[in-house]
Amino acid sequence: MTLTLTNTLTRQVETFEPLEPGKVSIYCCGVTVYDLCHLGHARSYIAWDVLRRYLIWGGYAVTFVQNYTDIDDKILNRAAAEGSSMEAVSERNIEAFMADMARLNILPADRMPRATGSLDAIRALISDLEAKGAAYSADGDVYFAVMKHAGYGKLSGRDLSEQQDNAAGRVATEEEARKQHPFDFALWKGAKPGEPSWDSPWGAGRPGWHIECSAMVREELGDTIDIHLGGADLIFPHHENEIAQSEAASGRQLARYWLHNGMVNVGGQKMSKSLGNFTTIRALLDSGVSPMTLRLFTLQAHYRKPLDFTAEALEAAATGWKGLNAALGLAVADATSAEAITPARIRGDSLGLSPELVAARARFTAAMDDDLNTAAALAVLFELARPLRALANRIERGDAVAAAEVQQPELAAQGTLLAELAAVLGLKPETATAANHREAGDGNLDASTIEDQIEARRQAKAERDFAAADRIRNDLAALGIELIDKPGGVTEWLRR
RNA sequence: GGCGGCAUGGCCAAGUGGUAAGGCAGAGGAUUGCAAAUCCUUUACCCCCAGUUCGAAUCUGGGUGCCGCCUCCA
Repeated sequence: MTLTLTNTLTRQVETFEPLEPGKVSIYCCGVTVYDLCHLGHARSYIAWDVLRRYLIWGGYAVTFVQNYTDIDDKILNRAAAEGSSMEAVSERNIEAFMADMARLNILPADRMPRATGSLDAIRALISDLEAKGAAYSADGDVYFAVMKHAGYGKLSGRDLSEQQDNAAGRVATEEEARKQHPFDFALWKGAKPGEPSWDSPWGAGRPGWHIECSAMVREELGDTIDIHLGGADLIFPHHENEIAQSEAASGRQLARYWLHNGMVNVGGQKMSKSLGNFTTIRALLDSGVSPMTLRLFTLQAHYRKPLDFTAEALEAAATGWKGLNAALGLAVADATSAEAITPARIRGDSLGLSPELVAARARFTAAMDDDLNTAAALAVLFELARPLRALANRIERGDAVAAAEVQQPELAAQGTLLAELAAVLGLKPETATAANHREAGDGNLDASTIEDQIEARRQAKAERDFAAADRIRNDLAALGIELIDKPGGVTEWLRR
């Protein structure tokens, strides 16, 4: 495993080497918990979950920290709108976040600090910046002075001398007037009436947005971390400011590798709250789209590229997943391999794989090593799955020969490898069957009526009165009930 | 205006100098009383123009179209 990654900082693909051999420290920008997460968040966190799983699979000890921004104007607005408190809104959305992530099989971060729990670290960092002359206070606010920090703009490619006038015209607020430079940003905001506030050397107030990440990284992981993650929309100003704060304080590089994921688009436009074109993870999954379908959908594109969300593309992913899932279901009699991702599994030499399977695994790692080319990696899974899937279908049809074939060491090994690689991508088998649909539907026919119809059709078929049999099926279909004949004269049904 | 990115078959999407992965859809075949499901086979010269090269989707220059960031945002 020689992982290469596109580093936003250098705009180049670089070979990944951790600061400390065998260990990787990662900080991932989390969500502002004022609302439910949408597909853009899903895409981002799925991508980083795969990075993390791949590193673990490669034998690294990964420490993954992700924050919750639980102090923010939008949370306050939401609280005001619904007559509750900032805490209540945050708490509710943090729970929702965890539930959504769990459904998508995204591993929980090792530590998830909250802004409200990091005030000491935040105040300490601001004090350091002040002592170094990188910050100044104005009317109860404290700002970071971008002109004092050489290298400001290095992540986003901005040049302060050329950017002067642009930001100015936009919002001529009183806050702008307090700043020495338009790009200066608040480290600490003086308290406003009726808002939550915390004591500080600069008076009561609350932290600015960017400072929490710098403080949390320093507290949880130290001055320099290996990888910093986030959406491409965070490059400027958020990550640029994070770098400025952290590096001004420590004099050391904040993160060696900066990775950014592309946006999810709808009709060619970025999915976002402000445009109102978003679909929440929850709404999508509750509508019957399986979590693994969503996962497959996002992994079929490279993480840095924009991903267009359309019903057609999602449908294609759903069909694709169905096939993969069938093969996976067969493969994981040894269920542990698909549920957990373990570094031991990479030592495939001990698995006694055939040359073909060794080659397949090599193609998978080559793809993943190439800046996490999950689309190419998935192609390997589909190829491994094909024969297993065929076998799964024959077994379902009651083919005794197939049932014996699956015991062959060669096929068993292929199944194990498939399950192992699927786990690296966080794809785990789902057991949804027609039976599940029975529970789900709230149709206009009750189950016993349907069963009666099926029995009537069975008799019609036995009498070779196919016209009558087809009429029954068509009538049921019109009511949203689909019949599927299985081997052995069994007919299953499900609601559409 | 500044910074960055993208343009590959009907759709999604890999491939970044050596003759186009994979998924979906479509077509043909097998199977099925029919249907569904399933299996097999099959479908592209890569936005345009001009260059570099023995050879380019892949490099260079120009053009066209689209997107992101510059304001909260994964």
